[in-house]
Amino acid sequence: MVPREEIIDAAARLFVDQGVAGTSTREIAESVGIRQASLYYHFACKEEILLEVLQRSIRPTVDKIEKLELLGSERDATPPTLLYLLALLDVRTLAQAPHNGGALARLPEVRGMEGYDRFDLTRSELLDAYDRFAAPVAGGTDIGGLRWGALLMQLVEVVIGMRTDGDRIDDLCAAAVASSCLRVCGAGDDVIEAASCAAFDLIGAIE
Amino acid sequence: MVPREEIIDAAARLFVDQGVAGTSTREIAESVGIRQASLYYHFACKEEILLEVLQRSIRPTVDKIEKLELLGSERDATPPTLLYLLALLDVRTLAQAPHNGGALARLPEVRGMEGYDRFDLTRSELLDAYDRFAAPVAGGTDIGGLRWGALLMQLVEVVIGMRTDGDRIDDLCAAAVASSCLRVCGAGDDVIEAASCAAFDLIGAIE
DNA sequence: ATTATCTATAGATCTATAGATAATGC
DNA sequence: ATTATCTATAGATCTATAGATAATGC
Repeated sequence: MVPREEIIDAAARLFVDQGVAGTSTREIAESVGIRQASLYYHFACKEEILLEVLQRSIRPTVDKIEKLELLGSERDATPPTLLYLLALLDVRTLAQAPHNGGALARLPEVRGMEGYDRFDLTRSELLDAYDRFAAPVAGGTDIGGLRWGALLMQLVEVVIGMRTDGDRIDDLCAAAVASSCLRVCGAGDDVIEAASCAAFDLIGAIE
Repeated sequence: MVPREEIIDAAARLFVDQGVAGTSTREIAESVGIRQASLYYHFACKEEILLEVLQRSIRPTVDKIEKLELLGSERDATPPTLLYLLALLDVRTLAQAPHNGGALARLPEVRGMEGYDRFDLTRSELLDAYDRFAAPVAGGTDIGGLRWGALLMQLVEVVIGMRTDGDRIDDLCAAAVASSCLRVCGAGDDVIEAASCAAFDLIGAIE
């Protein structure tokens, strides 16, 4: 692995275990096997390392949104199927993010950070996609000022907690979370079942 | 307000805004109007302040669990009604926790902390209650190794994110979240409607 | 007497920079 | 020549303790 990636990987592990402010640049460096000052050849500052860790927990999902839209317009995937797929891909991304880096996205210290805007923009893209895909499934059902996207992202992020607890995220679990997303939008068992089948048929076209 | 409470309140605000490690004891003290060293008359260490902040985001809910169980055994509240009530009370607790202190419960730096066990025990009580109340609503439906309690707590914690975004949590929103809890367990519109009505009838007996 | 605060500071960090040195590739 | 590392350190913290002083209540 290229040094830059090794640093990001080690930082992810330490940040998630000990917190960002609780992890010194010295720890990151020595975990990689270089000196503390050598980090600054690869990154301008500590926060820049954190931003890279964060990106890895949502970028892969966001990069697949366009392909999902195409499945809707060109291959007649139904709204429930699209939402199911989005949730499924998101669960997988979070499950595969290095050292559960998704756990860092909501940290207070992260939000105040310079350069957070860029990450927040990526996150908003994902939020908007959840909103768009959920709208036709939920119909006009109102949830008291709450956005469907926010509710669904929150739901999917249950896998972050599972990883924190040491649980493995297998396909059965991912499917259960995706189904829960449809169910909370008001989809019935038949719709969920159909969406699930269609999703697993189509998923090969995306990854 | 007694100094101890003032300190906890100021600390909550700062911790949530800047992170725990990103907040110095000096900031907390001066925000209260005393000197940094004077904090140590009220608390043995910084982490002890944090523990108090954390407790305020779940203790009020946990303290009401027993009364909820009684509603089930003595006033024939149905399982969906009990789950609805638990979610509703939990939303309110999180909505009222000083300065959105609930946002701190999942921080990495918090979990490694000495004395975290005590907080985690309280949290487990809540998790178990969600599990118990959800079980009869969900029937035997499996969610791939995931615990119903974990899924529902995650869902309810959407209000933490809302507060972070500056949204107000009114009763309509609380009801929507509680309804979503039932819906994700598989309850139909009729069951949810009945539970909601019963819950708002009974809630006076708890608070 | 007890409770609550203060000043002063020990001791231990931590980040980022400056400038030197080694390794690599043309 | 360029890329990647190193040593050394400036400068700025931060937590917790020691011991003095002020405020409060009997």
